[in-house]
Amino acid sequence: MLAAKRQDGGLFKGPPYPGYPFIMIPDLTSPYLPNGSLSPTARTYLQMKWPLLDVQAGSLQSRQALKDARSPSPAHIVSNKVPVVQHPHHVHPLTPLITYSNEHFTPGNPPPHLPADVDPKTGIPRPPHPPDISPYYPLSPGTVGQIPHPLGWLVPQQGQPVYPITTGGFRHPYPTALTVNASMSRFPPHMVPPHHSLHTTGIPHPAIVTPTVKQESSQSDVGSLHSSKHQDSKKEEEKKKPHIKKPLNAFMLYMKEMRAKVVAECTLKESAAINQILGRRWHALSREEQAKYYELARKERQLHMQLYPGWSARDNYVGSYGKKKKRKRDKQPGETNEHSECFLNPCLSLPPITDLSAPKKCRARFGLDQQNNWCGPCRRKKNGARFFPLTGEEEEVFQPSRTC
DNA sequence: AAACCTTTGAAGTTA
DNA sequence: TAACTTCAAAGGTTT
Repeated sequence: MLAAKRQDGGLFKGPPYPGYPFIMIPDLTSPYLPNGSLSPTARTYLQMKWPLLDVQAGSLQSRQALKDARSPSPAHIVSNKVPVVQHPHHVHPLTPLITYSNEHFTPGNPPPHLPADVDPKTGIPRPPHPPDISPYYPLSPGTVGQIPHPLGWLVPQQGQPVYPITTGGFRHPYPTALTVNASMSRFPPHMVPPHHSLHTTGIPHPAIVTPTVKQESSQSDVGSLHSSKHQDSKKEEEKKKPHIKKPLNAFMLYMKEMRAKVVAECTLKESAAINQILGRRWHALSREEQAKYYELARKERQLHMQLYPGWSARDNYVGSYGKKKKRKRDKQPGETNEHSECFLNPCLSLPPITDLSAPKKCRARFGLDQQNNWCGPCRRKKNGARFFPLTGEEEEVFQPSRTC
Protein backbone atom coordinates (compact mmCIF):
# COMPACT_ATOMS: atom_id res chain seq x y z
CA MET A 1 0.00 0.00 0.00
CA LEU A 2 2.68 2.37 0.95
CA ALA A 3 4.50 1.64 -2.21
CA ALA A 4 1.43 2.32 -4.21
CA LYS A 5 0.95 5.59 -2.47
CA ARG A 6 4.47 6.56 -3.11
CA GLN A 7 4.22 5.63 -6.68
CA ASP A 8 1.10 7.45 -7.49
CA GLY A 9 2.81 10.70 -6.98
CA GLY A 10 0.40 11.85 -4.39
CA LEU A 11 2.60 11.18 -1.45
CA PHE A 12 5.88 11.79 -3.02
CA LYS A 13 8.68 11.94 -0.65
CA GLY A 14 10.56 15.14 -1.03
CA PRO A 15 12.23 15.03 -4.35
CA PRO A 16 15.90 15.71 -4.66
CA TYR A 17 15.11 19.07 -6.05
CA PRO A 18 12.38 20.98 -4.38
CA GLY A 19 11.29 22.57 -7.55
CA TYR A 20 10.34 19.25 -9.02
CA PRO A 21 6.87 18.67 -7.69
CA PHE A 22 5.95 22.27 -8.06
CA ILE A 23 7.09 22.30 -11.57
CA MET A 24 5.67 19.01 -12.49
CA ILE A 25 2.33 19.04 -10.83
CA PRO A 26 0.97 21.53 -13.28
CA ASP A 27 2.62 19.53 -15.92
CA LEU A 28 0.58 16.56 -14.93
CA THR A 29 -2.38 18.13 -16.46
CA SER A 30 -0.58 19.83 -19.22
CA PRO A 31 2.37 18.46 -21.06
CA TYR A 32 2.89 21.82 -22.54
CA LEU A 33 5.75 24.12 -22.16
CA PRO A 34 5.32 27.56 -20.68
CA ASN A 35 5.30 28.98 -24.13
CA GLY A 36 2.24 26.98 -24.88
CA SER A 37 3.77 24.37 -27.06
CA LEU A 38 3.76 20.78 -26.21
CA SER A 39 7.12 19.89 -24.90
CA PRO A 40 8.95 17.50 -27.14
CA THR A 41 9.51 15.33 -24.19
CA ALA A 42 5.91 15.13 -23.29
CA ARG A 43 4.91 15.15 -26.88
CA THR A 44 6.97 12.23 -27.86
CA TYR A 45 6.50 10.38 -24.69
CA LEU A 46 2.83 10.85 -24.45
CA GLN A 47 2.18 10.18 -28.01
CA MET A 48 3.98 6.94 -27.89
CA LYS A 49 3.33 5.73 -24.46
CA TRP A 50 -0.21 6.51 -23.75
CA PRO A 51 -2.15 6.27 -26.92
CA LEU A 52 -4.04 3.23 -25.89
CA LEU A 53 -3.31 2.21 -22.39
CA ASP A 54 -6.39 2.60 -20.37
CA VAL A 55 -5.40 4.18 -17.16
CA GLN A 56 -8.53 6.01 -16.41
CA ALA A 57 -10.30 3.27 -14.66
CA GLY A 58 -7.91 3.19 -11.77
CA SER A 59 -7.39 5.52 -8.92
CA LEU A 60 -4.04 6.97 -9.66
CA GLN A 61 -3.74 10.60 -9.00
CA SER A 62 -2.61 11.55 -12.40
CA ARG A 63 -5.38 9.93 -14.25
CA GLN A 64 -6.39 13.25 -15.57
CA ALA A 65 -2.93 13.86 -16.80
CA LEU A 66 -2.88 10.59 -18.56
CA LYS A 67 -6.23 11.24 -20.00
CA ASP A 68 -5.06 14.54 -21.25
CA ALA A 69 -1.94 12.97 -22.48
CA ARG A 70 -3.88 10.66 -24.64
CA SER A 71 -6.20 13.30 -25.78
CA PRO A 72 -4.19 15.25 -28.27
CA SER A 73 -5.26 14.37 -31.68
CA PRO A 74 -2.57 13.43 -34.14
CA ALA A 75 -2.85 16.88 -35.53
CA HIS A 76 -1.50 18.21 -32.32
CA ILE A 77 1.44 16.01 -32.34
CA VAL A 78 4.46 17.02 -34.23
CA SER A 79 5.62 13.89 -35.82
CA ASN A 80 9.12 14.99 -36.56
CA LYS A 81 10.02 14.09 -33.04
CA VAL A 82 8.89 10.55 -33.38
CA PRO A 83 11.82 8.90 -34.86
CA VAL A 84 12.04 6.04 -32.65
CA VAL A 85 12.67 2.54 -33.50
CA GLN A 86 13.25 0.35 -30.65
CA HIS A 87 15.83 -2.24 -30.79
CA PRO A 88 14.15 -5.03 -29.00
CA HIS A 89 17.21 -6.13 -27.16
CA HIS A 90 18.57 -2.83 -26.14
CA VAL A 91 15.80 -0.52 -25.42
CA HIS A 92 13.54 -0.61 -22.54
CA PRO A 93 10.00 -0.98 -23.74
CA LEU A 94 9.03 1.85 -21.57
CA THR A 95 11.54 3.97 -23.29
CA PRO A 96 9.90 6.03 -25.89
CA LEU A 97 11.20 8.91 -23.92
CA ILE A 98 14.50 8.21 -25.47
CA THR A 99 13.15 10.19 -28.29
CA TYR A 100 13.67 13.45 -26.58
CA SER A 101 14.88 16.16 -28.74
CA ASN A 102 18.41 17.00 -27.90
CA GLU A 103 17.74 20.65 -28.18
CA HIS A 104 16.13 20.58 -24.84
CA PHE A 105 19.07 19.12 -23.10
CA THR A 106 21.68 21.61 -23.87
CA PRO A 107 23.60 21.49 -20.61
CA GLY A 108 26.74 19.69 -21.27
CA ASN A 109 25.90 19.21 -24.85
CA PRO A 110 28.90 19.13 -27.02
CA PRO A 111 29.64 21.91 -29.38
CA PRO A 112 28.30 21.18 -32.82
CA HIS A 113 31.73 21.10 -34.30
CA LEU A 114 32.71 17.98 -32.51
CA PRO A 115 33.84 15.25 -34.81
CA ALA A 116 31.67 12.38 -35.72
CA ASP A 117 31.67 9.51 -33.40
CA VAL A 118 33.65 6.41 -34.03
CA ASP A 119 32.32 3.05 -33.25
CA PRO A 120 34.60 1.73 -30.55
CA LYS A 121 34.17 -1.81 -31.70
CA THR A 122 34.38 -1.46 -35.41
CA GLY A 123 36.45 1.64 -35.63
CA ILE A 124 34.03 2.84 -38.23
CA PRO A 125 32.98 6.41 -37.82
CA ARG A 126 29.43 6.65 -36.78
CA PRO A 127 27.31 9.33 -38.26
CA PRO A 128 26.30 11.96 -35.79
CA HIS A 129 23.00 11.22 -34.23
CA PRO A 130 20.30 13.15 -35.86
CA PRO A 131 18.98 15.55 -33.29
CA ASP A 132 15.58 14.06 -33.44
CA ILE A 133 16.56 10.51 -33.36
CA SER A 134 17.67 8.64 -30.38
CA PRO A 135 21.16 7.33 -30.65
CA TYR A 136 19.79 4.07 -29.44
CA TYR A 137 17.94 3.58 -32.62
CA PRO A 138 20.30 3.35 -35.51
CA LEU A 139 18.18 4.23 -38.43
CA SER A 140 19.03 4.55 -41.99
CA PRO A 141 17.58 7.53 -43.77
CA GLY A 142 14.11 6.96 -44.97
CA THR A 143 13.46 4.02 -42.79
CA VAL A 144 11.80 5.81 -40.00
CA GLY A 145 8.37 5.32 -41.27
CA GLN A 146 8.97 1.65 -41.87
CA ILE A 147 10.26 0.80 -38.53
CA PRO A 148 7.93 -0.63 -35.99
CA HIS A 149 6.93 1.63 -33.24
CA PRO A 150 9.11 1.25 -30.21
CA LEU A 151 6.00 0.69 -28.29
CA GLY A 152 4.68 -1.68 -30.80
CA TRP A 153 3.30 -3.69 -28.01
CA LEU A 154 1.13 -0.75 -27.19
CA VAL A 155 0.62 0.93 -30.46
CA PRO A 156 -1.68 -0.38 -33.11
CA GLN A 157 -0.03 -1.56 -36.24
CA GLN A 158 -1.60 -0.95 -39.55
CA GLY A 159 -3.72 -3.79 -40.65
CA GLN A 160 -3.27 -5.54 -37.40
CA PRO A 161 -5.50 -5.85 -34.46
CA VAL A 162 -4.47 -3.40 -31.86
CA TYR A 163 -4.49 -5.82 -29.05
CA PRO A 164 -4.36 -9.34 -30.23
CA ILE A 165 -5.48 -11.59 -27.54
CA THR A 166 -2.84 -14.15 -27.24
CA THR A 167 -3.00 -17.59 -25.99
CA GLY A 168 -0.54 -19.82 -24.35
CA GLY A 169 1.36 -20.21 -27.55
CA PHE A 170 3.18 -16.99 -26.96
CA ARG A 171 4.72 -15.32 -24.05
CA HIS A 172 4.55 -11.60 -23.96
CA PRO A 173 7.02 -9.19 -22.61
CA TYR A 174 4.28 -6.95 -21.55
CA PRO A 175 0.71 -7.88 -21.59
CA THR A 176 -1.25 -6.04 -24.12
CA ALA A 177 -3.72 -3.59 -22.89
CA LEU A 178 -6.34 -6.21 -23.04
CA THR A 179 -4.39 -8.68 -21.14
CA VAL A 180 -3.38 -6.08 -18.69
CA ASN A 181 -6.90 -5.13 -18.09
CA ALA A 182 -7.92 -8.69 -18.03
CA SER A 183 -5.31 -9.57 -15.56
CA MET A 184 -6.19 -6.63 -13.47
CA SER A 185 -9.81 -7.46 -13.44
CA ARG A 186 -9.66 -11.19 -13.26
CA PHE A 187 -6.72 -11.83 -11.09
CA PRO A 188 -5.54 -10.55 -7.81
CA PRO A 189 -2.11 -9.03 -8.17
CA HIS A 190 -0.23 -12.08 -7.02
CA MET A 191 -2.02 -14.20 -9.55
CA VAL A 192 -1.39 -12.15 -12.59
CA PRO A 193 -0.66 -14.70 -15.26
CA PRO A 194 2.99 -14.64 -16.17
CA HIS A 195 2.33 -14.87 -19.82
CA HIS A 196 4.10 -11.74 -20.84
CA SER A 197 7.64 -12.60 -21.56
CA LEU A 198 7.32 -12.07 -25.22
CA HIS A 199 5.61 -9.59 -27.31
CA THR A 200 3.15 -10.61 -29.93
CA THR A 201 6.03 -10.19 -32.29
CA GLY A 202 7.86 -12.85 -30.41
CA ILE A 203 10.54 -10.42 -29.45
CA PRO A 204 11.51 -10.72 -25.84
CA HIS A 205 10.98 -7.62 -23.90
CA PRO A 206 14.12 -6.16 -22.42
CA ALA A 207 12.37 -5.43 -19.22
CA ILE A 208 11.63 -9.03 -18.72
CA VAL A 209 14.44 -11.43 -18.34
CA THR A 210 13.77 -15.06 -18.16
CA PRO A 211 16.31 -16.90 -16.08
CA THR A 212 18.86 -18.50 -18.27
CA VAL A 213 19.13 -22.17 -18.89
CA LYS A 214 22.40 -22.18 -17.10
CA GLN A 215 20.91 -20.69 -14.04
CA GLU A 216 18.17 -23.19 -14.17
CA SER A 217 20.55 -26.06 -14.53
CA SER A 218 22.66 -24.91 -11.67
CA GLN A 219 19.61 -24.60 -9.59
CA SER A 220 18.52 -28.04 -10.49
CA ASP A 221 21.93 -29.38 -9.59
CA VAL A 222 21.61 -28.05 -6.15
CA GLY A 223 18.07 -29.15 -5.98
CA SER A 224 18.93 -32.69 -6.89
CA LEU A 225 20.99 -32.93 -3.78
CA HIS A 226 18.81 -31.29 -1.25
CA SER A 227 15.43 -30.61 -2.65
CA SER A 228 12.12 -31.78 -1.49
CA LYS A 229 9.01 -31.83 -3.58
CA HIS A 230 8.05 -28.53 -2.13
CA GLN A 231 11.34 -27.03 -3.05
CA ASP A 232 11.05 -28.38 -6.54
CA SER A 233 7.68 -26.87 -7.07
CA LYS A 234 8.94 -23.63 -5.69
CA LYS A 235 11.78 -23.65 -8.13
CA GLU A 236 9.46 -24.49 -10.91
CA GLU A 237 7.46 -21.45 -10.05
CA GLU A 238 10.57 -19.35 -10.03
CA LYS A 239 11.61 -20.73 -13.35
CA LYS A 240 8.35 -19.79 -14.90
CA LYS A 241 8.26 -16.42 -13.29
CA PRO A 242 9.65 -13.82 -15.65
CA HIS A 243 12.01 -11.30 -14.27
CA ILE A 244 10.27 -8.00 -14.39
CA LYS A 245 12.77 -5.27 -14.10
CA LYS A 246 12.36 -2.19 -12.07
CA PRO A 247 11.08 0.83 -13.84
CA LEU A 248 13.84 3.25 -14.56
CA ASN A 249 14.21 6.26 -12.39
CA ALA A 250 14.79 9.73 -13.67
CA PHE A 251 18.51 9.48 -13.69
CA MET A 252 18.48 6.14 -15.40
CA LEU A 253 16.31 7.55 -18.10
CA TYR A 254 18.67 10.43 -18.48
CA MET A 255 21.63 8.10 -18.62
CA LYS A 256 20.04 6.00 -21.23
CA GLU A 257 19.49 8.91 -23.43
CA MET A 258 22.74 10.69 -22.90
CA ARG A 259 25.21 7.87 -22.65
CA ALA A 260 25.86 7.59 -26.32
CA LYS A 261 26.39 11.27 -26.56
CA VAL A 262 28.93 11.29 -23.80
CA VAL A 263 30.68 8.31 -25.24
CA ALA A 264 30.82 10.07 -28.54
CA GLU A 265 32.27 13.18 -27.00
CA CYS A 266 35.25 11.71 -25.38
CA THR A 267 37.49 8.78 -25.58
CA LEU A 268 36.17 7.16 -22.49
CA LYS A 269 34.43 3.92 -23.02
CA GLU A 270 34.22 2.53 -19.57
CA SER A 271 30.71 2.74 -18.28
CA ALA A 272 31.76 3.57 -14.78
CA ALA A 273 33.59 6.64 -15.98
CA ILE A 274 30.81 7.55 -18.33
CA ASN A 275 28.37 7.27 -15.51
CA GLN A 276 30.40 9.63 -13.41
CA ILE A 277 30.24 12.16 -16.15
CA LEU A 278 26.57 11.60 -16.56
CA GLY A 279 26.08 12.04 -12.87
CA ARG A 280 27.80 15.38 -13.00
CA ARG A 281 25.87 16.43 -16.01
CA TRP A 282 22.73 15.42 -14.29
CA HIS A 283 23.52 17.86 -11.58
CA ALA A 284 24.30 20.47 -14.16
CA LEU A 285 20.86 20.18 -15.61
CA SER A 286 18.38 22.83 -14.75
CA ARG A 287 15.56 21.79 -12.55
CA GLU A 288 13.14 22.11 -15.36
CA GLU A 289 15.18 19.74 -17.41
CA GLN A 290 15.51 17.33 -14.58
CA ALA A 291 11.84 17.68 -13.90
CA LYS A 292 11.11 16.27 -17.31
CA TYR A 293 12.90 13.13 -16.38
CA TYR A 294 11.29 12.95 -12.99
CA GLU A 295 7.97 13.20 -14.64
CA LEU A 296 8.82 10.56 -17.17
CA ALA A 297 10.08 8.32 -14.45
CA ARG A 298 6.88 8.83 -12.57
CA LYS A 299 4.93 7.79 -15.60
CA GLU A 300 7.21 4.86 -16.08
CA ARG A 301 6.30 3.74 -12.62
CA GLN A 302 2.67 4.29 -13.25
CA LEU A 303 2.76 2.31 -16.42
CA HIS A 304 4.75 -0.36 -14.72
CA MET A 305 2.15 -0.52 -12.02
CA GLN A 306 -0.54 -0.84 -14.59
CA LEU A 307 1.26 -3.59 -16.37
CA TYR A 308 2.36 -5.46 -13.32
CA PRO A 309 -0.09 -4.76 -10.56
CA GLY A 310 1.36 -7.38 -8.30
CA TRP A 311 4.96 -6.64 -8.94
CA SER A 312 7.18 -5.43 -6.18
CA ALA A 313 10.77 -4.35 -6.22
CA ARG A 314 11.27 -6.99 -3.61
CA ASP A 315 10.70 -9.58 -6.30
CA ASN A 316 14.02 -8.64 -7.77
CA TYR A 317 15.97 -8.72 -4.58
CA VAL A 318 18.69 -11.22 -4.09
CA GLY A 319 17.37 -14.67 -3.70
CA SER A 320 14.22 -14.22 -5.64
CA TYR A 321 15.99 -14.20 -8.95
CA GLY A 322 18.91 -16.42 -8.29
CA LYS A 323 21.50 -13.73 -8.34
CA LYS A 324 24.46 -14.16 -6.15
CA LYS A 325 25.16 -11.63 -3.56
CA LYS A 326 27.46 -9.02 -4.83
CA ARG A 327 30.94 -9.13 -3.63
CA LYS A 328 32.35 -5.95 -2.39
CA ARG A 329 35.73 -4.70 -3.22
CA ASP A 330 37.48 -3.05 -0.35
CA LYS A 331 38.36 0.46 -1.20
CA GLN A 332 40.69 2.23 1.10
CA PRO A 333 39.56 5.61 2.37
CA GLY A 334 41.09 8.30 0.29
CA GLU A 335 41.88 5.94 -2.48
CA THR A 336 41.72 7.89 -5.66
CA ASN A 337 39.66 6.83 -8.53
CA GLU A 338 41.70 5.40 -11.30
CA HIS A 339 39.67 7.29 -13.82
CA SER A 340 40.25 10.68 -12.31
CA GLU A 341 42.58 11.66 -15.06
CA CYS A 342 39.89 11.05 -17.59
CA PHE A 343 38.03 14.02 -16.30
CA LEU A 344 40.81 16.22 -17.43
CA ASN A 345 39.54 15.52 -20.85
CA PRO A 346 38.52 18.90 -22.19
CA CYS A 347 35.71 17.38 -24.13
CA LEU A 348 33.78 17.25 -20.95
CA SER A 349 33.95 20.96 -20.36
CA LEU A 350 34.01 20.18 -16.73
CA PRO A 351 36.66 20.62 -14.13
CA PRO A 352 38.60 17.60 -13.04
CA ILE A 353 37.24 15.66 -10.20
CA THR A 354 39.69 15.71 -7.42
CA ASP A 355 38.10 12.99 -5.44
CA LEU A 356 35.64 10.81 -7.21
CA SER A 357 34.93 8.80 -4.18
CA ALA A 358 33.51 11.77 -2.36
CA PRO A 359 29.93 11.03 -1.53
CA LYS A 360 27.18 13.27 -2.72
CA LYS A 361 24.18 11.63 -1.26
CA CYS A 362 22.93 14.57 0.75
CA ARG A 363 23.28 16.88 -2.16
CA ALA A 364 21.63 14.38 -4.37
CA ARG A 365 18.88 13.71 -1.95
CA PHE A 366 18.04 17.19 -0.79
CA GLY A 367 19.58 19.41 -3.35
CA LEU A 368 21.49 22.58 -2.82
CA ASP A 369 18.40 24.43 -1.72
CA GLN A 370 17.84 22.21 1.25
CA GLN A 371 21.23 22.12 2.75
CA ASN A 372 19.67 22.40 6.15
CA ASN A 373 18.63 18.80 5.64
CA TRP A 374 22.14 17.69 4.86
CA CYS A 375 24.05 15.72 7.38
CA GLY A 376 26.79 17.45 9.25
CA PRO A 377 29.72 16.00 7.36
CA CYS A 378 28.21 16.84 4.04
CA ARG A 379 27.52 20.37 5.17
CA ARG A 380 31.05 20.77 6.33
CA LYS A 381 32.31 19.41 3.12
CA LYS A 382 30.04 21.68 1.21
CA ASN A 383 31.46 24.63 3.07
CA GLY A 384 34.81 23.67 1.82
CA ALA A 385 33.53 23.10 -1.64
CA ARG A 386 34.89 24.98 -4.53
CA PHE A 387 32.68 26.42 -7.18
CA PHE A 388 33.32 26.87 -10.79
CA PRO A 389 31.21 29.75 -11.93
CA LEU A 390 32.05 29.14 -15.52
CA THR A 391 30.09 25.96 -15.60
CA GLY A 392 27.85 26.77 -12.72
CA GLU A 393 28.68 23.40 -11.44
CA GLU A 394 29.84 22.73 -8.02
CA GLU A 395 33.00 20.88 -7.48
CA GLU A 396 33.68 19.42 -4.16
CA VAL A 397 37.18 19.28 -2.97
CA PHE A 398 37.38 17.51 0.27
CA GLN A 399 38.49 14.36 1.84
CA PRO A 400 36.17 11.50 1.29
CA SER A 401 33.89 10.52 4.01
CA ARG A 402 31.74 7.48 4.26
CA THR A 403 29.33 9.19 6.55
CA CYS A 404 26.86 9.88 3.87
C1' DA B 1 31.94 -16.41 -16.54
C1' DA B 2 30.57 -13.59 -13.12
C1' DA B 3 31.20 -9.73 -10.37
C1' DC B 4 32.86 -5.09 -10.13
C1' DC B 5 32.73 -0.24 -11.09
C1' DT B 6 30.03 4.14 -11.16
C1' DT B 7 26.10 7.21 -11.12
C1' DT B 8 21.01 8.66 -8.98
C1' DG B 9 16.61 7.43 -7.51
C1' DA B 10 12.95 4.26 -5.96
C1' DA B 11 11.75 1.04 -2.91
C1' DG B 12 12.68 -2.55 0.20
C1' DT B 13 14.66 -4.00 4.76
C1' DT B 14 16.56 -3.26 9.28
C1' DA B 15 17.21 -1.23 13.71
C1' DT C 1 11.43 6.90 11.03
C1' DA C 2 16.13 7.17 9.79
C1' DA C 3 19.61 4.57 7.93
C1' DC C 4 20.99 1.20 5.14
C1' DT C 5 20.64 -2.00 1.06
C1' DT C 6 19.34 -3.53 -3.45
C1' DC C 7 18.41 -2.85 -8.14
C1' DA C 8 17.64 -0.49 -12.34
C1' DA C 9 21.48 0.59 -17.34
C1' DA C 10 25.87 0.09 -19.48
C1' DG C 11 30.07 -2.06 -20.91
C1' DG C 12 34.96 -2.18 -20.00
C1' DT C 13 37.68 -4.14 -16.30
C1' DT C 14 38.83 -7.29 -12.72
C1' DT C 15 38.62 -11.57 -10.27
